[in-house]
Amino acid sequence: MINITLPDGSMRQYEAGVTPLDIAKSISEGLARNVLAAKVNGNILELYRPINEDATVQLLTWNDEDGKHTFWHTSAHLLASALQELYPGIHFGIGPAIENGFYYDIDFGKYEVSSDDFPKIEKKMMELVQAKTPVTRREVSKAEALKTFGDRGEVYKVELINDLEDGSISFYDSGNFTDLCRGPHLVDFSPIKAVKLINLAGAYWRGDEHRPQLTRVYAISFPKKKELDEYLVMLEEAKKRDHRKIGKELGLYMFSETVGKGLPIWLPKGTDLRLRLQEFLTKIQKRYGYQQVMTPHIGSKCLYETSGHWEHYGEDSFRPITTPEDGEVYLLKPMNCPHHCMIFKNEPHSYKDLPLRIAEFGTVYRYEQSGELHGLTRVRSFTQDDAHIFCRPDQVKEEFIKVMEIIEIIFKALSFDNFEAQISLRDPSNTTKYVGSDENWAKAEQAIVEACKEKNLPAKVEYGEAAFYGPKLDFMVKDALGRRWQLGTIQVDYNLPERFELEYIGSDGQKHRPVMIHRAPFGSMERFCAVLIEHTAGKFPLWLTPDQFIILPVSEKYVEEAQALKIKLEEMNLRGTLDTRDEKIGRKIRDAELAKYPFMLILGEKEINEGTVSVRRQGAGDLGSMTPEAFAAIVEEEIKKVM
RNA sequence: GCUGCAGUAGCUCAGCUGGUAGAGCGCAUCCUUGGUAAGGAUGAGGUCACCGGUUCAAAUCCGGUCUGUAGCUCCA
Repeated sequence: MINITLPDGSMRQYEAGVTPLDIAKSISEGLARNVLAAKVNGNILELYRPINEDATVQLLTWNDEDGKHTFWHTSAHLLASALQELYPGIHFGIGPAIENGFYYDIDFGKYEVSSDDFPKIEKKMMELVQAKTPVTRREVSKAEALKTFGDRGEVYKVELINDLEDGSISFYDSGNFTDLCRGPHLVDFSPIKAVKLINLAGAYWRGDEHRPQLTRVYAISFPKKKELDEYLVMLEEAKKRDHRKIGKELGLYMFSETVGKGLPIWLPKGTDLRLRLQEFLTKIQKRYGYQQVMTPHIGSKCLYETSGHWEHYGEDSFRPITTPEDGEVYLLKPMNCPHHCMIFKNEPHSYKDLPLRIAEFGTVYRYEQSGELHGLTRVRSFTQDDAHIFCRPDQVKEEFIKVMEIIEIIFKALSFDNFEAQISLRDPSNTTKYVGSDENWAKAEQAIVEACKEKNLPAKVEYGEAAFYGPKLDFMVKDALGRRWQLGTIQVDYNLPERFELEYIGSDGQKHRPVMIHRAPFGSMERFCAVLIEHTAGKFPLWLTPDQFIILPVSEKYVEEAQALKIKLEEMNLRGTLDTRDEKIGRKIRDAELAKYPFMLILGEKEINEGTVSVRRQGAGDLGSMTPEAFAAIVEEEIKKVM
């Protein structure tokens, strides 16, 4: 008998050779039906693999990331099997599971395949599912593996096998399809109840643009048809919320070929939104002791040689700017930190002055490959809500906590209720590639971990993910559709204080080196606005939205009164606009609904006589008539909830 | 940057195998003066991204450029 320990800590006894499927059956029928694979002593294995000694076993279902992964990996084999039947003679690259589904890289050779063929492929896949084709594993020698794939002209597989060690090679068979694969897999295809091919894309063999380009077939699969339908609805919804579409519709920003690619231009409404965000953060920062500065958009090349950015990024940056007469060399500012270091250096500092918190909405310019550009999220010119905190090593934790508080306030005001954090620490097994003393690293890493604990922030610790100059804490938010976005970041830096020889005088009268903390709660205004648009679908919170109301006079006769009302509301610190078009009220309402004005104020004869307005909420409908004061109170009330 | 796909009116798009352009929305003018998601009429608006080629003839076919877009190890 052997002892099997389950995730809840309970232990059960089984005959040696028991399989994970047996274990599932012994627990419950339902579990046996839903189990996909098992994690045995940390290794994910098939359900039919016998367990011969004491082990910790976790049964994996669709609800486990690893279970999903196995499900999709097997689905990739299913896709390949179907493709092989439909297009004999094609060659296979790799076919892994990914975050949302899976793909297979295929060399289709003479075949022309397009998305028109998707239904045919999906149908073939479901046929193989219905045949309950088993997926079986066998171990093979390297020579045998090379022969099998060599004979078939599978050049990509042969290349992969050549990189593998003899004795660790396994094949998986499913019907007529055999794949080189580490596994693990489902027992057979039958749990796969719904498949959907998503798109085709070119992908270089092994990501190398000098090697052949294969066709990557992206797909996703589910254990229930209903889940596929939900997923497809979510994709549709995501498309509708695309910030590039909504940004255009709401007139927030534009791009111009003539101005240059990746260079966003903020239109009046977008500028209004962005300035309001900036004002909001500025106010909080003031409360937290930040001082605002402004620095030029270019800086002497020497500045970036000192900072090390020239050496690191010079080749991948915009080319330097030179003066016509003296040949001086300047660079477009890729970061604000060097400028801020010079501000610190501008005068001597006592330990009593620290921390010094220097903030700037600093526009920076970075050369991104043209293929990397994407709406507002990946651009060549963007504005960071940047700040640098110069502090003593013993102040790091306190400063972290304060920055975390700022981030919390922001997320709350913008209804990002779902967020998590990642702590990036250095790789403990290789500390040589980092700058800064071991003592300072230990102090800062501990400070971050403790700060998260104190703030009750669920944070995932990743070793080896730190920058070479210091550990960091990144914030990820989940938007309304459950998509994850990385926004704010707090980073400790030992490098720049060293390079710029920053100093303060300690209580001992000696010179000491300050620690620098970089932080940007929004990340960049561009990226943040993009995420905000997708999160809210363009229906911004009331405190932020460019126009809180639109006044809709029932007929042109009441325009004058409408204008008076607008002024009155503006005097009450509300902002909005007025629709004076010669249109019927139904039409004005429809247009205002589509333009996402939070409140529509309808003004006709009745309201004018009563001294009221008829209030309509976007997406919710008529709220009835009330005085302008009562309306202002509603707005104020709603804003107060998040601020 | 590389590869695929795309670029037609301010916007969204139609235009089959070549015969020099169309719709809806928007805009302008006029009629209509209206109660909670589209009132009506008339009109203006296009070097079919740009450059070159094939052709009697190019939005349409070919080549190049520009811009947009999807993807470019998440490792058998």
